[in-house]
Formats: sequence, structure tokens, C-alpha cells
Amino acid sequence: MIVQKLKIYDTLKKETVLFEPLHPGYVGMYVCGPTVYSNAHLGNCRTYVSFDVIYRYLMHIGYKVRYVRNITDAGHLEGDLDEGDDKFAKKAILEQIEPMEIVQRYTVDFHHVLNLFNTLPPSIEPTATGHIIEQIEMTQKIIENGYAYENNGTVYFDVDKFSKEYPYTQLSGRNLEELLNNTRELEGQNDKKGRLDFALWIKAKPETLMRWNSPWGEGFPGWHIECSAMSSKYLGHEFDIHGGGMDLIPTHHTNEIAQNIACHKNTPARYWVHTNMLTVNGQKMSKSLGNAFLPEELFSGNHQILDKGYSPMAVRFFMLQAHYRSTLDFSNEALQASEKGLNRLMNAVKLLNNINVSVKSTVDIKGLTNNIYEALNEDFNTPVAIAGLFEGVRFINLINDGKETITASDKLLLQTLFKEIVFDVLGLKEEQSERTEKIDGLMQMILEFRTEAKANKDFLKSDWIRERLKEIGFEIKDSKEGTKYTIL
RNA sequence: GGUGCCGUGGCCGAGCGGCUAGGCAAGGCUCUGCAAAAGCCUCUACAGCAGUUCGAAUCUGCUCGGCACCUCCA
Repeated sequence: MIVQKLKIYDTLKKETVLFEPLHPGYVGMYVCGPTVYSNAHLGNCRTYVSFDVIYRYLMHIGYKVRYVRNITDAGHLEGDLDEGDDKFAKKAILEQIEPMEIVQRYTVDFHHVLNLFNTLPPSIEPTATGHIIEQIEMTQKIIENGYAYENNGTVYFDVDKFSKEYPYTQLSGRNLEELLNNTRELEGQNDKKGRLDFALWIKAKPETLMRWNSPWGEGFPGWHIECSAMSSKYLGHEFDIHGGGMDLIPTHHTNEIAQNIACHKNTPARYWVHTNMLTVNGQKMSKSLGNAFLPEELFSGNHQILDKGYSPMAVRFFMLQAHYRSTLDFSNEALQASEKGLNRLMNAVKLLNNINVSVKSTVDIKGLTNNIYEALNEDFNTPVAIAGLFEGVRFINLINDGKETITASDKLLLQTLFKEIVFDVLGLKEEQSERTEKIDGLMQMILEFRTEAKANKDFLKSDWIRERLKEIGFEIKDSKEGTKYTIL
């Protein structure tokens, strides 16, 4: 597959631009990963599913991609109290367990959930605690360069000085003066010079559990330095794509850019990619609002707004039916629509292998292929690509009904297209367990009984079998080729 | 209060100056013992008001409504 004219929306330039990697053929991509102090909710998953498709598509069109996604297991301050403890220590005291026990529990949960969503693991998944030395070194370098200062064991980034030389608020588009006037003064951080200054290294309090030695005494790394340190280490001082959720723009990524410039004299990424939020009834899904879904609740249907459970692939498909930069509103109805749509798509994929070929094609497979790739090249427009797939679904069904025809070579093209887009790029998969085959055998047996009853015109019995199966969750369809079933 | 984004048919969502995305739901037809599935057909929308233009969902202004960020957040 040749490298195509891929366009990406860059948050920094605020426009869609042609993607040209730093080193032809290679892509370095860094995505801000989760803070593992609680279960990943569905909104978090949307971001990682979005970047999974971006990762898959980049590889599909021929790039060799190094995808780095961190695990934040230290460093973030607690917002309200801000006493200098970090989140993990707090939760650990509360639950009477070790901080790293929390980290382990939720890291495992995170991987488990993303695996259910069929996301590919990143190339490197570095942890903040595993890169304390790099973070200290970067902090030192920033101090040496004059953009940070130490005060009483804590090191702050000097935003005032930095912003006089570089456009600090370029990414967020905020007005610096407004920010200065409206930023809340954080308690316990009175050692800093400017209101906007943020900590690179934080002095440990006596009760702080997670602490490391540093040139400034015992402490732990600040809010944003880990991503700068780890992206620099694994992708270089400049790399191609830096991604994350949109809510990271004003603070985390703004500060990350500042740190990188202060340390290495350049912006880390050539393209900034941000995913939009998942909403519930128009409101952002978040833990604090109490409207966050745990993936487990979604799969089991064990939640008040859900009528039933939905499979991970139905949810993944639901996410991909909206563009990654649009908000996506979550509802029972929308999910049901996606589930049925996915089902139709997957049935056509299966049917495709069995359709008959002719000497002539009455459907335009090349045009369809072009449309789908054009959509994906236009800032990864998965909803439009999926619309194209459904056009293909219609083709397949019409051919199956004998209303359209396809040549053997076009059939092969269509099979390749569906395999590559549906499975490789969109990352959808057949949801089958090892029990599926046994169920299938069992079903064939039951259907044989029913066919026999039908042959004897014992419709009372055949309908009874169909009704009973429907109650259990199997849908029966009679067709010329025999009886088929789908699991509802 | 400041900044930014958005309001598209019953629902979810693309589109971003002309060519009626797509999925789901609904109604009709074909097929069928009846269903289901599948196919075909129907449902032609862009918050409101002005303006720019030969032409606007798409550009501009105003009004109304919603959301996000400014505090950790994907």
C-alpha cells in the first residue's frame, strides 16, 4: 500500500494540514495515557479507541509507527486539598494499601478494558515512576536554562519569563492577561513567584508515601513533566504526533510545550491531535459529575439508562460512527442503532465470501474504495468511511439477490477492502468465543428438526421451535439456501 | 465573569458555497406456509432573523438555546 495524501487537523495551527512525518516512512506518536487511580470509564476509552484507529491507519498506509502511551502512576496533585500528597498516596491511606497496589490494580483494569475494545497495545508504555531520573534531569536543564526556580524544596516553572519570549498560550488560544486575572490561587503553593507558575518537582511532606531523592531534597515529580521527559526519551526532542483528550489542551499540553521549549528549544510535536468528549444527555461524561459509565456496566447492561447490555464491538462501532473531533452523545437508542448496524455489516462480510461471480461487474468497486480512502485521508473521517462500507453492504446484498453482478477480480478487491478497513483499520472483530462452534453444532441440530417439521407441514411445531429460540435469543431466517440463525 | 465550541429530519451522526452521506426507527411493496432476513420505494432536514452571492446547512452579523475550558480530568 502506498503512502497516501493524509491530512490531519492540527490543534496548534488550528487547521487541517498535509501530514509529512519528520523522517519519511516513520511516525512517532505520543498519546497521554491514563492516571491509574480509578477504573477507566467509557469517555476515557473513546480517546484510546480513536487513537487506536489513527495508529492502525498509519500502519495500514505503510508507515512504521512507534506509538508511545504513558501510564501516570505518580505526580498529579490532588486538586482541592493540595497538601502536597499525590493522588496515589491519598487513596492508599484511605484504603490501607500500598500506592503501587492501587497502580497495579487499575493498570490491569485499564489493559483489560482496552483489550476488550480490541485496541492494539502501544509500542512502548512507559510509567512515570520508572522515569524519575529523566524527569529530574529535565527539571535541572530547565533550571539551567533559566526557566525554572527552586524554592523551599519545590521547583516551579517560570511562566512569566517564558511567556515573554515564547507564545505560552498558543495551543489553547487563551489570552495571557485574562488567565492571570482569572486563575485561582492554589493553596499550599505560595512559594511560587507567578500565579501561572506550575510545579516541576514537589517537596514531599512527612506523610507522603511516594517520594524520591532529588537535588532539591525528597519529593515527587510535578504535574506535567513526565510526558515531556518520556516523549523526549523514546521519540526524540521532536516527533510527529502528540495526542490526547481535548481537556488536556489548556493546562497539560500547554505546559508540556513550555517545558520542551525551555529544555530543548523546540515544540515537541509537529501535529497536535485532540479527541473530543463523550457526553451523556449533552453533558461531558466524567467521574465527578457521576454520569460516567464503567465499561463493565455497559457490557452487562447494569445501569439505569440502559435497557440491555452492549458488546464491546458494538460500542467501538458506535464511537467510530462519529468523528473523533466531535462530541458524541451517548444514549440507549444510539447504541442500539449501532449494534444493529454493526450486525448488518458483519453479516454482509460473511455473505461476501459466498456470493457468485459473473463475467461483468455492475457495481463500482474502485470508486467505492477511493471514497473510503479519501474519507480516512481527510483527518481520519471514520463515519464517512463507514457510510462507504454500507454502500458496499448494499452491493453485496444486491449481488446475492441476483440484482447486480460482480467479476471474480472485483470480488477479490471488495473482499480485500472489507478485510482491511473493517478489521485492520477500524479494528472491529467477530465476537466469538470457543463455545461458538459448539453452539453452532447444537443449533444446526435443532434447525434440522425444524426443517423436518416444516417438510411435514407441521408448522405448529416449526413455529414453536422458532418462538422458543427467539425467547432464548436466537433469530431464525429461512432462505433458499437453508435456514440461518443469528444470536440476538 | 473570561475564552472557545456547537445547535442538521423521530433518534445518533457526516457534510463546511451548487451535486438530497450513512446507521437506526417508522410506513408500503417483493419474497415467504406465516415470520424474519434481504432488496426496492417513501419520510428531502439543517435553531431564529437579517445580509453577502446567480446560488448558503455551509460565509457575515445579530438573537435565542446548549456545552466545554479557566481546578485533576481522555
